[in-house]
Amino acid sequence: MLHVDLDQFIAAVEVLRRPELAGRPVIVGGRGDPAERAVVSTASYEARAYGVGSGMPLRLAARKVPDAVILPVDAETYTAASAEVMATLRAQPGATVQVLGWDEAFVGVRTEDPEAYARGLQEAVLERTRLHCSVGIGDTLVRAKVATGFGKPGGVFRLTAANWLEVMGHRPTKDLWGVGSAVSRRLATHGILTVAELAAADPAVLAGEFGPRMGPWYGQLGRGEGARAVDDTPWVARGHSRETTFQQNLTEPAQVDAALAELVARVMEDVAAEGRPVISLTLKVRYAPFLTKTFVKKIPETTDPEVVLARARELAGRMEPGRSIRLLGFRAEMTMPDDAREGHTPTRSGW
DNA sequence: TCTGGGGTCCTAGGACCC
DNA sequence: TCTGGGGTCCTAGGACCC
Repeated sequence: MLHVDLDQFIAAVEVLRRPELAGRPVIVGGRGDPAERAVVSTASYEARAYGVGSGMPLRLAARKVPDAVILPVDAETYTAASAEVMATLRAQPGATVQVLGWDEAFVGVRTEDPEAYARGLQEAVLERTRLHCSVGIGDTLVRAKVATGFGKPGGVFRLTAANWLEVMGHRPTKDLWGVGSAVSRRLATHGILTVAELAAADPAVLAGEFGPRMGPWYGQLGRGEGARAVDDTPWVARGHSRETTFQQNLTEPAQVDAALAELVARVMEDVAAEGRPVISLTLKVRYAPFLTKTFVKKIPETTDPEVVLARARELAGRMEPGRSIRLLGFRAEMTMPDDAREGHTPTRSGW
């Protein structure tokens, strides 16, 4: 199978409608104001050369790149561009497409010459959307996904059982898709630093450290194993959420209640569009400076926003009074169709 | 350098029941 | 009087991804 990843997608879309930005360091994030609390969504390769990357505070990024062009996030435009790209992928002969986000997808296909297929796909995407992409080829989803990183920018790379350890074995476990800094740290306490060491690790040790599901899963990851089939069944959302980081921390109870009501209303718009009842609520609060608490409550099935708001206010009653609040988040979980819950291994959307 | 927003899934521990 | 073991449900928190 193939994994397709658009190169610097958001920055590239912005440059397409502002050609004069080509070759300049472009940073997209928040409302485009580096004085605000926000982070970088995407930086162009020119900006990355200064050490700017996704997730970095916008303020810091602006300081690193004095002559950067800083733009606000325009989700509608990216969604439209993404839809064009995905339509192009689906139009490829024999392609099964599993979308992973705005700018990436798995493409399942049977072909004698995957590299040629990948090149054809890149040309089709470029012709229809003027966007460049990199393609990974693999005999598992994990290997295809990891392979893409070696193809960037604009290239094609193949990772299979034959060259997995040769290419990945000496690299740190954090380079794996699904191993972050916390897990790599815990692995290190068992002397597991590299992908090869993880691949050969004692399953009992992994299960003891990470539990009966995640333990074996990390071992598989080290070997590049896992699902081999691209699944194009439409995604069913488990829930919807909204959160806001306030430019000034909230201190007044009335402010907090108004912010909560606003979040609930926005979430319930999304829920109404799904047409399934709500069964569980989560309230997330970040007290200044950075202490995050979550409060969860199962509720009787309802589609009524008024009922949900009343329940949300009950949850808000659990917050500590008198603390200033930096962030408020609200999530509603919905009932799932019976057939959509089955068969879930620790393979979130597409692993 | 002071850390967004929208998602998913797993694990641990306590409550409760038999 | 003190105490077992298993099962399920719920809540809180952690981790990861784009």
